[in-house]
Amino acid sequence: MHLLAQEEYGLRCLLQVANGPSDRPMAISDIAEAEGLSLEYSAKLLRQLRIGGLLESRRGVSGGYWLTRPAEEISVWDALQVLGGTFLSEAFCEEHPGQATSCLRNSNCGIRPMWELIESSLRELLSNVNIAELNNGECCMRERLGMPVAEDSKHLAIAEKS
Amino acid sequence: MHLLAQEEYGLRCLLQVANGPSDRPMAISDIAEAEGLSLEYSAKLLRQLRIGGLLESRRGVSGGYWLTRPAEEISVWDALQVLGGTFLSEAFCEEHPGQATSCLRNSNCGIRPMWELIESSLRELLSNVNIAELNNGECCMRERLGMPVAEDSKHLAIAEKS
DNA sequence: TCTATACTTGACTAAACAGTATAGAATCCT
DNA sequence: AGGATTCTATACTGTTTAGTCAAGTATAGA
Repeated sequence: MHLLAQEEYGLRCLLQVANGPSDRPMAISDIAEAEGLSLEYSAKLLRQLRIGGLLESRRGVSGGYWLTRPAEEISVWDALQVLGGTFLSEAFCEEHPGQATSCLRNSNCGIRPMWELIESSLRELLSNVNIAELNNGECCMRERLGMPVAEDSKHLAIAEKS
Repeated sequence: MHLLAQEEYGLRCLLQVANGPSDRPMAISDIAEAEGLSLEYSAKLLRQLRIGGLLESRRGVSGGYWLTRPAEEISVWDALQVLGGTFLSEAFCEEHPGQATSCLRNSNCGIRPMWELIESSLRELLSNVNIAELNNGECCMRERLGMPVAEDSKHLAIAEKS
């Protein structure tokens, strides 16, 4: 139950495109530089986002990437579906039979409802955050998400220790 | 953002121990058989749960595993901490600097609050479910979690298609 | 058409996860 | 003490993820 690197970095690349110029494509090199990633890795992630239908691209001089629809209409859920697949695959039970031919818990599994609840909670939460909002900065996002804004952030707390 | 196999299977092994006889240890072979897992894999997962402090064990004839505290006092969050680590590591930002020496978003990251919200939502939800409940079966858990009980379960919906 | 630019594709290496195999050590019973 | 039982510890193989590399192709402009 880890956040994948490509979910983090892929989302960051997508945010760069969303935040880029609206009249022309944004080049991979600019995106990579802005996020401190290698050009090659950014290219890989951007390609994945293109294949997933969130971006379009053009090659050649003044080529680059742009969004297929307005940033306000792309949810974080959409992005993570493309970048990391689902938390709980539809075939999860079929994929975890252990050594049996089908999962022995199939008929009465107390765990399954819990995974499903998590999945639906994540969907609920992330479907309602769009990538335009994420570009508005940390304080805006904290406020938007109903989180405490100042000292008690986990990150700041760590920084204070040192 | 996947559920790890060891989180699913490890939790299942833990549930078997919780559901086992209270007057004597439960053998790996019984646990493995009950969940349809290989003895070796079960042993690996149970060992991890022991090292994580949720189980104790004894070797030899009539040896096996037992809980270190009552099942009602072991939350799913506790189990997943041992089995899968955290969703969002405390060092997450430090671990994702890309090619830079430290993450370029460090001072103002719109994404971080969102990951933190997910982490705390998961903790909130999973800390309040204990492993004794999970052994009460699917219908009980659905009711317990405020989920629809019958036809509109994802799993049943899939089954009905075929 | 030639060329520089910038994305595309597939292959490749290293690390983490999934699951298996095996020799070893502790416990109980006789 | 001896031996069967059952957990322990480490190593090993295959698959997925992380990230890099290099050769190729499309585009714009001269």
